[in-house]
Amino acid sequence: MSITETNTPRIRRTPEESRANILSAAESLLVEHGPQSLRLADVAKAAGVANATVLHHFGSIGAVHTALMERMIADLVEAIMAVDVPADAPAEARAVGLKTLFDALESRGAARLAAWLELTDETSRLTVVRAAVQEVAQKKISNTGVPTEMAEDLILLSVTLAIGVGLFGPSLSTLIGKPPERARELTLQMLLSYLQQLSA
Amino acid sequence: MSITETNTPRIRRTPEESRANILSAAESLLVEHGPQSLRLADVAKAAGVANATVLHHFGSIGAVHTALMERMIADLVEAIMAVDVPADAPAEARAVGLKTLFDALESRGAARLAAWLELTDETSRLTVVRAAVQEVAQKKISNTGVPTEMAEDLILLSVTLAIGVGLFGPSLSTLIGKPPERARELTLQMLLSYLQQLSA
DNA sequence: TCTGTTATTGACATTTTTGTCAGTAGTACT
DNA sequence: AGTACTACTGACAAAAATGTCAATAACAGA
Repeated sequence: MSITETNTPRIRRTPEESRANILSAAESLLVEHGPQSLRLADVAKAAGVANATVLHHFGSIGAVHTALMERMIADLVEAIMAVDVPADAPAEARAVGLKTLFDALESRGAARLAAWLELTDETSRLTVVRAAVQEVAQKKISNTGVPTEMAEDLILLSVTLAIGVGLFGPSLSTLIGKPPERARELTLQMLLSYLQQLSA
Repeated sequence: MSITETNTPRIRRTPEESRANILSAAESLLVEHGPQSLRLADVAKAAGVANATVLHHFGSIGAVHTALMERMIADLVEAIMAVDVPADAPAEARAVGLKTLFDALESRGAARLAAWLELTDETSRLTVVRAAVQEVAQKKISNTGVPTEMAEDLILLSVTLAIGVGLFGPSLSTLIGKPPERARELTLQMLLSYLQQLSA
C-alpha cells in the first residue's frame, strides 16, 4: 500500500458562490446543448463538482432547473428594464432602443430560455414568468405617451418578434444561405418602418 | 388454477399502420406535453401498445424521435407548398396567403417541432431540415415575379415571424392579458402593411 | 493549536428508462 | 384444418439517471 494517495484538492466556496457556479455551468449547457443536457451528472461535471454537491445546494435536479429559470428570467428582466423604446421620440432613438431589445432577447440564450419554458409542461413555473411580465409591462407602459391599449399591443408585438427572431432567426437565415443576422435585420427594418408609419 | 385467463385481445396492424399509429400518438404527446414527454413508456401507452412493440417497429426510442421529426417536417412542407403568397397579386390575395402560412406554422404543433429541432443538439437531424428548406425555397421563389434576392428575404422574414409567433404568440398574448391570437393579428397586420408599402 | 461548522465527496442505493428475448396469437395462404 | 409468417406481448435484463449517507477536509473562531 505504498501508492501515494492523490487527494483531490477541494475548492470550498460560500453557498452563494457555489450555487452561482453551478447555475452558470448549467446556463452554458442550456445555451450550447439544450435543456436535455441539463442532467445532474452533466451539470456537476460542467461546474467541476461532484453530483452530491449539486444536490447538497439545490436538493434535486429539478430545483436546479427552477433556479436556473428564475435566474435567467431575472437577468432578462433587468436587461429589458434598461431598454427604452420611446414611442414618441425621434425615429433614431426608437431604432436604437429596439435594437437593444432584440439584442437582449437573442443573446445570453434568452430565446433558448423562452423556448424551454414554452416546451416545458409544468404550469407552476409560469408564475415566475407572469411576475416578470407584470414588472416589465407596468414600468414600460406607463412611461410612454401613447394610450395604454396601443402601448400594450406594441410591446406584445415587439417582444414576440424579438424572441421569435432570437430563437429561429439565425438558423433559418443560415439554412436559406444568408448570414445569421439577416432575419433580425429584416425584422427590425420592418418594425421600424411600421412604427414610423403608425406615428404619421 | 381455475382462474379464467383474461387474454388481452390483440390488435394486429400492418407495419405501416402500426408505425403511423405510434407516430401519431407521439406527435400528440409532443404538442401537448413537450419533447421531454416522448419517453418509450409514454409513447407506447399513448399508442395503446406494449413498449416492446414500439421497439419492434423502430428499434430504439431515438429512432422514434427521428421518424417523428421527419414525418412532421414532411407534413409541414406539404402544407407550405400548398400556400401561395403572390408578391405581385392584389393585397387581398396576399393577405389570405399569409394567413394560411401562419396557420400552417402555428397549428399541428409545427412551431413546437421547430423549437424542438432548435433546442436539440444533434446536427445529423439538420440534414432533413435542410432538404425540406431547399424543396420549399426552390418552388416558392421561382414562381414569383420579384427578384430572387428580395423574394428570399421576404420568405425568410415571413417564415421566421410565422414560426416565432406560432410558438410564443399565444402564451405571450395571454400573459399580457389579451386573447391568444392577438400577437398573430398584430404581426399579420404589420407584415401586410409593410408588403404593401414595399410594392408601392 | 484546537474545535465546531459545514461544504465537499466517493461509494452506494434507488428509481427511471431503455432494451432483449422467448413465447403467444392474429392473418394469409395452402 | 393446418402451416408459415410475423406483429405483438410480458417478463426480465441492462443502462442511465437521480438521490442518500457517512466520512473527509477547508476554514473561521476560540
